[in-house]
Amino acid sequence: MSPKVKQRSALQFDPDSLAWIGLRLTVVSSRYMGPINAVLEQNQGLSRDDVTVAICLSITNATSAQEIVRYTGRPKNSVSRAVASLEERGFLRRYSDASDRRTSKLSLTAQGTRLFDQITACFVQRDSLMLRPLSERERHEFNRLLNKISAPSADWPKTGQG
Amino acid sequence: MSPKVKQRSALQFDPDSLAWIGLRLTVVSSRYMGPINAVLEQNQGLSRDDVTVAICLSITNATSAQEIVRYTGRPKNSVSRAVASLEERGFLRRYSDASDRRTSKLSLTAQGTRLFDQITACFVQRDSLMLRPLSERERHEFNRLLNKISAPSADWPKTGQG
DNA sequence: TAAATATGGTCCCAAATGGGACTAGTGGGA
DNA sequence: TCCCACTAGTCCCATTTGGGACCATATTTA
Repeated sequence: MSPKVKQRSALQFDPDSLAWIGLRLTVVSSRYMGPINAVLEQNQGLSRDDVTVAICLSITNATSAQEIVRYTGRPKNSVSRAVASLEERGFLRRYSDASDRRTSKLSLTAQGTRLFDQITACFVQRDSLMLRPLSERERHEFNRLLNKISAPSADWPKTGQG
Repeated sequence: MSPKVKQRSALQFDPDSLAWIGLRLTVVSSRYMGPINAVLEQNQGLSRDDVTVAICLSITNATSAQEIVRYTGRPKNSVSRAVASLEERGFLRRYSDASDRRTSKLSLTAQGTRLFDQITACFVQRDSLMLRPLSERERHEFNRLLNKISAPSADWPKTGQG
């Protein structure tokens, strides 16, 4: 009917209500990430997990596939695949760990670091888009509250009612 | 090394920094949604898109598959599949639209509404977990800022640098 | 030190996913 | 009225995904 709907989301409830807050968060998240994944797939041939692994090795202190699994919650075979794919293309190297021969120490190569810089640029651009509607003060408040939510989220139960 | 790491996320930067804010949002979102999808899959045999469609028909004014596509950003074949699967199990009905015979008007059956109530219960439970670390005041502030971010997110560009 | 158990990582394969071709139907000219 | 361009929805099928079996190594127990 309406040629250009202004009220795009048109949710049928009061905007001050906390209802569906998690769902709304998820919608924002997928609108945020979708294009990042698309563009990195397109331009660099990186899968979602390739990106995850590259970031995880750069901004956390993870040094093994297993640690990446724990940090990111991705399945271990997906992480394994991503590590193999990044290695194959020269973005990371595996060093066998003398103290535990089951595992490999992972680290990005110089090329991998450059890749990470490009990944970072995508996120930075997207962050600025996301934060645009907020004042400087609001940005920091949102960040603070997000961190407060985020910190315990690793321990949220993995099951619930259904 | 450490048997039970307390500082789970261990990001290597200042927590007041806005850096990686979108990524952190995404991590929260996936920790939020993961178990919801798992439990609804397990207990009700619902796919991610089945859930999306049931919610969309309940809390937006979407009445056709195409509208669901626009609201949710999911690919149209996935929506089509979910609609078929919900119909097959008696959760929704298709009414042919006399004014446009390409499309069907969709609506949940009574059974579909009961299903939606169960879906809602999952989300409510998960919301309360998510909001637990915030005071009442902070919850409303977070909600307000999230809405401020969320409103323009439908118009975020679908491409970017890479 | 020989089981028994646990853990890191890879592989196999069934299932989910989504791009794009395709069908059916609509609407706007000339 | 007959095109022709466009839209809603479905189908096909190549690719991606992730659970779980599996192998090698570590660690615990007896």
